[in-house]
Amino acid sequence: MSTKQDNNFQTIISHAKEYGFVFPSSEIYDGLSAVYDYGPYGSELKKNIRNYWWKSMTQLHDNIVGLDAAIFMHPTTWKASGHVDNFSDPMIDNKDSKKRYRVDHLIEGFAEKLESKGKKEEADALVEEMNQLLAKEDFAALKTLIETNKIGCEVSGTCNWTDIRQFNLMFSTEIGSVADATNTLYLRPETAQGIFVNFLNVQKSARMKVPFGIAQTGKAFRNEIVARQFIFRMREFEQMEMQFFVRPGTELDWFEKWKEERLAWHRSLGIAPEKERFLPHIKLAHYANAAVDIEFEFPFGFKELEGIHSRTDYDLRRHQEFSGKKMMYFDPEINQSYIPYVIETSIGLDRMFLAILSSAYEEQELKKEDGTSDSRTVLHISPKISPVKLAIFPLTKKDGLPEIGKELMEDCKTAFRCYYEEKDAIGKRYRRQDAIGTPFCVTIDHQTKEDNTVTVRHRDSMTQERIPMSEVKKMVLGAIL
RNA sequence: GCGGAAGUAGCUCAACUGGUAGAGCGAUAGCCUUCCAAGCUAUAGGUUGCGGGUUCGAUCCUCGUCUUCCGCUCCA
Repeated sequence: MSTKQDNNFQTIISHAKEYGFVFPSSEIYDGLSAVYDYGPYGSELKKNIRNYWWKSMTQLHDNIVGLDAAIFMHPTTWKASGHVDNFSDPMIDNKDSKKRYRVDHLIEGFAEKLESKGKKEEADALVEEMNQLLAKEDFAALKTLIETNKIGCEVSGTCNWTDIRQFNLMFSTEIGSVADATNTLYLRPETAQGIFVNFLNVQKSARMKVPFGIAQTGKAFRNEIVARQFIFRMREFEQMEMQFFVRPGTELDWFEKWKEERLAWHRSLGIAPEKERFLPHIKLAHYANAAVDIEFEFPFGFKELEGIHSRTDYDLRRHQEFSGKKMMYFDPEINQSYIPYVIETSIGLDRMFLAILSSAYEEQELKKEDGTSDSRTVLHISPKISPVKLAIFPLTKKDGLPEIGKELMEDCKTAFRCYYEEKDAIGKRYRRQDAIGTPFCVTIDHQTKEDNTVTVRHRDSMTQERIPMSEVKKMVLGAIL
């Protein structure tokens, strides 16, 4: 069963490459692991998903405004957010069992054993020494600490360890012309902090009143230890995040509201209900008091697509501490100042892209009238986000049909993405559009010259209908809005 | 990072397992003018992942390396 799923996944990856959706990055140089580029149709689809999200957040909610914060941020941002401490875990491997451990977990686990044996003082001293060495990032001494205490692997029982290596999940770079340690910057590992540090700017400049939200889309970067599964887990990826600021005490109501609203958004793009599910977090992150994932059934199983977290006032409070600036909001209704609580909705644009692609992909077997069978590959992408909305085909290259087609093209292309094609048999042209998910094809034939009607061919049903050429634009606009 | 498998045209594969690489599909141009792929003609496209070795000669044997896939491992 899993083999079949894997094959299906490989097929989708191949299809994505062959039809210009997703290419491996730097492919002529053998590629760059866990980085991908979006091709002609992929970049259209990705932009369409992003725009659809953006519109649903900002245009359709009076109380949500947008932000486009920079990828570079002041280094203290990441100390305040906890990323510097929580995302640079020293790791060590046991050479015999091949098991990998976080160094702090390994030593703390050993300390707990000591404590249960009644050697509490010894355990405390060990942890204390570990913390000092961790702070100094003295990995050689940490390894020595493990070896002198004969801390073994639980699986192999041996003390045969590799050197300690740091797995920093943030990418760093330098700013300025002088190479100096104080000029080290990180590429943001999430977009959310750009929203938090701009909380007061946005609230004041756009005259927002709690409850209100700030939406942002943008690139984020994480140095994943193992990055695989196509565009599901990439080192450079794009997030679509919205932080919703609420009065403390009301956050769980808002959490429920956003859960439902986000699920409805997924439905509106045609994702089948059985392909998605909520997964509540049992073990909550240090900053959250409620959290749920929307999981999508990718070809390799149910995986996180979107996260909805009640983040309390953790982030704003931390930024208040580190910056010394008040992150307070005065609420006239209750005549009080407070640090707002935050409900976060965070969805991976690339993951949504993959969810759309994998739920849209279908290979159909068709029975023809003469009894022979036929097949087609079709992407059932919602017209709202499909890369191309309308394909225009003159039935033949002669008799003035191309001229009529080009006229229609000129009329429609300012409103939405169109594709004109006069080469090959009509059926072949339909199939090519099916493969990239174009919802509508219109064909201009000889009858068009007489009564100005065209044939509309629908992608999913493959049915055809005859409508006035003057209605084509209106029909497509009706389907994509 | 460890273990296993695989890299030949854009794709799917072939080349009597040592004798200097072919086909189908696809693409492009033209013919045909036909409302659901696979009609005709022509053209383009490969230092066989890369680098060494053995050999008169390597897609094939050998070593290294890179990449991808599968499994394990890690994952706020």
